[in-house]
Amino acid sequence: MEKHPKIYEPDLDSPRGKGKFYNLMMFPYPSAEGLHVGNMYAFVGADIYGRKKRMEGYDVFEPIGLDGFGIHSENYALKIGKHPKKVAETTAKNFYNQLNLIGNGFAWDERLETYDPDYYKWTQWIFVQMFKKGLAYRKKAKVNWCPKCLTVLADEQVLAGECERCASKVIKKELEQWFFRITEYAERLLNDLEKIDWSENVKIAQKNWIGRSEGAEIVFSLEGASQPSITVFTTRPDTLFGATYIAISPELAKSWLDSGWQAPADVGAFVGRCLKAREVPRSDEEPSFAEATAGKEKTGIFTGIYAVNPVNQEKIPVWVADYVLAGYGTGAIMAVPAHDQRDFWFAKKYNLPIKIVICPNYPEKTCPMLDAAYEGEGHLVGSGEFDRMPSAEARRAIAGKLGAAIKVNYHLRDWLISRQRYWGPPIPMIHCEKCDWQPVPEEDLPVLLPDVKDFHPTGTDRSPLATVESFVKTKCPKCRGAARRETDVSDTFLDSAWYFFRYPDVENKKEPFSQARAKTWLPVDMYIGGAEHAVLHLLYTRFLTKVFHDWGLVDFDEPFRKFRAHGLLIKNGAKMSKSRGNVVNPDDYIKKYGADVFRMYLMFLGPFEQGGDFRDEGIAGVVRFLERVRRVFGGAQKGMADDGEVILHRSVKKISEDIDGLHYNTAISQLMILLSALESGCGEGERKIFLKLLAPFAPHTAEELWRKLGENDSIHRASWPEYDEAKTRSATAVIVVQVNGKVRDKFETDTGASDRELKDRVLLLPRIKEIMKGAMPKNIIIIPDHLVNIVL
RNA sequence: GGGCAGGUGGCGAAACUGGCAGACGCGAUAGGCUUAGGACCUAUUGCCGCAAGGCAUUGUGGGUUCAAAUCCCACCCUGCCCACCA
Repeated sequence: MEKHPKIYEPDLDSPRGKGKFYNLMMFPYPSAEGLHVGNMYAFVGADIYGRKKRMEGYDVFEPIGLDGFGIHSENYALKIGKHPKKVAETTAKNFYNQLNLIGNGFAWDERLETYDPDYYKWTQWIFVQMFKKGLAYRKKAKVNWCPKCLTVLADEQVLAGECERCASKVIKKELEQWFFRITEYAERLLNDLEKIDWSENVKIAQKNWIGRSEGAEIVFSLEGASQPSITVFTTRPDTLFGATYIAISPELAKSWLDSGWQAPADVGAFVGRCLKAREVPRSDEEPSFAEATAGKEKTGIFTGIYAVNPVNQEKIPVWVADYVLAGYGTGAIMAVPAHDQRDFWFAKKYNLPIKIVICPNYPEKTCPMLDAAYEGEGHLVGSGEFDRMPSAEARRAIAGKLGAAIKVNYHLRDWLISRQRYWGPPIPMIHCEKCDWQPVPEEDLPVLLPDVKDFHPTGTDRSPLATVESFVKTKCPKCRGAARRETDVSDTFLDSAWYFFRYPDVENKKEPFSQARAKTWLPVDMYIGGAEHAVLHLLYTRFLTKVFHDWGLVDFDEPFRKFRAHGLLIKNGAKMSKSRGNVVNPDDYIKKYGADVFRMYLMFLGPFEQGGDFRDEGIAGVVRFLERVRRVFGGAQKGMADDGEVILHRSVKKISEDIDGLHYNTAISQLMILLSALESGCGEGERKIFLKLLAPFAPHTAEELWRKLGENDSIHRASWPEYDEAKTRSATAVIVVQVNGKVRDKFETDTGASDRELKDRVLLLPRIKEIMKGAMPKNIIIIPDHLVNIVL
C-alpha cells in the first residue's frame, strides 16, 4: 500500500492549477473472489481519463472505496461460515492491494468503506432526515421469501423462481416495510435528464424506467355492487365507446370482498387462486413474451356487477381478471378488446363483444376485420358525436366532455429500503406503543450494528437483529417509555447513493460532509461505471442529490455532470462466468506481464464504451509494443525522418481527442504508429512527447523512461503536449482518380491544387485516357486534396 | 412483445460530417538472423494473375446519390435491459 508513489495529492481546500476535476468511478462491492477484471477494466479506463486531465493542469481528485455492506458480502460470509465483519476485514486488504497494483492515481488518503460506523452513521442520519421530512414511510409490500432458508431474498438471488442457494421455490410474502418517496421526484428526475451530459442510452433507460404516461381517470357508476362507482385509468379515452367490459384486479376484488361485498360463490375462490398464484415470482427461465404475457392464459370471472359507460350509458359487465395489475393506475381498467391486445385475447376467450371504434382506413367506409387488436391511430367510428374525429384529438375531446381528471402515472415505484438481513446499517427508528415510530435522536447515531455471533437469517419475518434483545430493547426518545428498535437494515443502494458526497470530506465527524468541501468539489465532473447500473444506482444518486438540494445542503441538483457507461468484457466471445471457467483473474496477468501491459491490453481490446473480447493470444502485441518502446529509448538519438514531424503532430492531436472521447483502442494504435516513426530516428524532444502520450496508459514504464531522460519530477505532473494544427497537414496529398465511382488511378501532388489543375492533370493520365477512349465526361466531381470522379 | 446496442478478413477491430473499406494488433505463410529453438528483422496475407492489371466485397433485399459500411425503406440474426404499466 505504502509503496504506491503518491503523485496525486489534490488540495481539497483550494484546488490548484486550472481548478478541480472530480474524476469518479463506481466503487466496487468486494466479493470473496477478489477484484473482477471487469472492475479493473472500468478503473483503468477512468484513470486514463483522469491522468490526462491532471497533465492538462487540473487538480484531479480520483477517490476509491468499498461498497462493502450488503447481500453479496453477507452471502459469502454465510457460505464460508465466517462473520461478515471478519470477512470484510480480509477482503478489504485484498482489494486495496489489488487496486494498488493496477497503477491508478487514486487519492489513497480519502478512502471510505460503507460498513465503517463513521460512514454509516451518516447513512442513518440521511434516513432520519428522510423520515422527518416525510420522505420515508411504512407500508405493506411483498418480498421474496425462501421457505427452506427461512429468509428474505433480494430479487437478484431469485433464479428461475428458485432460491439461488437451496433451489426451493421462492414465494412472495407480505411484510410491512420502509419506503422512500422517490415517486414524488418522478417529474424532476425525468425532466432534468435534459440538462446532463450522460450516455444517451442510459438516459433513455431512465426515462423508460420512470415511465411517464398521461391519461384520464374515468368514472363508471356500478349496479349491483357494494360500491357506487369505479374509477379506471386509461391513456386512450378516445376508445371509450369501444369499452365492452370492465376488468378489476384480484387485489381490488379482495378488498371489496373484505368490505362486505356479497359476490357469487365462485368469485371468492377465483380471487383466492389468483392471489396465491401471484405469490410465486415470475421465473427467469420462462422465455419471452409468449410465456410471460401472451401465452400465459388470461383468466377471469364475471362478478354479476354491471357498470354504466358514462359516455353512452351502455351497461357493460364487470369482471375480475388476473391480468390487471393492482399496483398501477387504479387497479381497474376499461377493456377495449378491439384496440388492446390483452383485452382482445380475453374477449375472444370469454365471448365478450369486440367493438371497433378506431378505423385506420379513413376516409374509406369499411373498417378491417380484426384478427388482432388495432392499437394504432385512426379516425373514430361508432362513437356518436365524435365520429370521424382523429383519435389523437378525440382523447382530449372525450375526456373533456366527461370532465374526467387528467392524470399522470409513472411506472416508477417508491424505493423499498427495508432488508430483513444482518449486514447493513440498522434502520435508525424506534417503535413505541404510545408514540408510534420515532427516529433515533441524531446525537445517538450511529446505531451500531451489534457484533452478534449468530448473524444467520432467523426463520421469522425478522432480521437476525430481532433476536438480540439488548439491541432491540430501548427507550422511546419521546416519552422515555419502553420501546423497541427497528430490526431491519437498509438497502445497500442507500449506502452507494451518496458516497461521492463523502469522499472529499471523509474525516468529518460532525456532518455527512461539509458544505464548503461540497461546494469546492461537487458535482462530480466525470463518472464512469457499468451500464447495469443505468437505472437503480444512477437514479437513486440523482434522487438523493435532489433531496440534498431541497434541504439546502448543496446548490446543485444533479450529481454527475458527465457520465459514461463502459462496455462489457467477454472472454473468447463468451460471457465470463465461474461455471464456464473462463473468468480472467487480473492478478495472474499482472504478475506475468506487469500492470502496464495489462492496462494497455484491456484498453486495446475494443472501444471502451462497447467492451471487448479478452483473448490471451492478443496480449503479445502489447508486450512487443512496450519492449519496442524500451529498445527505441535505449538507442542513440538522431533526427527524425522527413515525415516525422507530421506524424508527431497528428499523433498528439489524435491521442488527445481519442482520450477525451474514451476511444482508447485507437489512441493506442496511434501510439504504435508514432513509435514506428520514432524507430527510424528520434531526438530527445520527440521522446519526451511520446512518453507523455504514453503516460496515462502505461504509467510505470513512462515514469521510468522519463527519469532516465534526466527528469527529476514525475511525468504525471508534466504538462500534456500540444500540437500545431498546421503541422498536422502534410505538404502533399494522394489524389484518388475514379471513373464512374471506381478507383482507376492515383497520383501524388502538392496540397492545395485548384480544381482546374486537378482536372487537367487527371484528363492527361494515360490510364484514364485509355479508359475514356475519347468519350466526353458528363460530369467531373472534385473533392480538393482528395478525389476526382469522372462520370461518363 | 418493448427499449437499447451491435452484425465489416482466419481472429480482436479501424473508417471524420457520404469520398481509396480493412488503420492498428493477433494469427498464418515465406525469407533473413541463429548450432538450434525462441526472440528479433523483412515481405506476403479477399479472389484471379508471373506481372501489368482485373474482379468481388461491410448480415439479406430494395432505394437515394457522381459516390453508401455510413443516409432511407423492409427483413434476418446476436447481445444486454425491461416486461401483462391499460
